[in-house]
Amino acid sequence: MIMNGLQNISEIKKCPVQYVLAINDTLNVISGKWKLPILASILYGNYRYKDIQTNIDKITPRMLSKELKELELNGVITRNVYDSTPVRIEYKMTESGKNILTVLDAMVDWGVSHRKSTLKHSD
Amino acid sequence: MIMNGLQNISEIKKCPVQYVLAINDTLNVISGKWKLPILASILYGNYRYKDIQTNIDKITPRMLSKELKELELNGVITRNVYDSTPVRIEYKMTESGKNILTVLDAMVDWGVSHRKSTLKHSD
DNA sequence: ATTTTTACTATACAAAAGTATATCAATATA
DNA sequence: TATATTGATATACTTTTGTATAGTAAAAAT
Repeated sequence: MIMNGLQNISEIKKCPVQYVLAINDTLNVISGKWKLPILASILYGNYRYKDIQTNIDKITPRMLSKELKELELNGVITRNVYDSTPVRIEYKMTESGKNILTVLDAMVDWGVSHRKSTLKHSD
Repeated sequence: MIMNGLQNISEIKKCPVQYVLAINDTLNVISGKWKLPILASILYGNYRYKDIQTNIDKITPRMLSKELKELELNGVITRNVYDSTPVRIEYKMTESGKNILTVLDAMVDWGVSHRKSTLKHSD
């Protein structure tokens, strides 16, 4: 952990390169317009291309393909081809992918309390 | 919290709009090329425009100004004008802003364990 | 035999994000 | 008086990200 109730700046000075890389990895997985909707959709139970596309609805096939490929490449989801007839393709979260929910939890917590603290009624 | 050791999908189905908004707020604060370097620099103790610019070094004044304005607008930092001579301007984290470290902690944790689980040596 | 569904790809384009470079006004320093 | 420093802004440009729209191949349904 970086922070555990830090009192002065000296405690924060140590930020190994590994941490920076880790943060960037995480950011890559969740940033962009469609990453979270896609992950949410798969977590929700939409495993097939068409299901995800229908569920998100404003996404273009180009974007969906692009993002699915990237998420697969990053080890967050898997693409499984079932050799049934007709051929079925299912995208599913990896075990590691599922754990991204812990990050989303932290984001929800901060976002909610930040909204409270700033009391912004105008967005 | 969204997730507390969920076993089946039904547990995840409830995701209030508030949470989505909160996540987007959080993403806005940390995404983009320069947000985290700037926040890190301020947390590290660089409060003045020039200090931050020198510390980050490849950032252009246009980007630094733009991002500082946005971070201020989002209630993450404050811009304080000290009427000394010469006039001194200092950017500092708000209390709420400092708490973003909890999100970064979660991101580091996930990123590190995800790297371990995928063992990617090729980036 | 024709249409529909699934799972995409291709091409062109628009918008957003970021870069490069020059400039500025106020004050301080040599 | 000339130069440097601080805290920026202005303009033009490139790159990245996302949109719009059409098309495709393989199989299934009508």
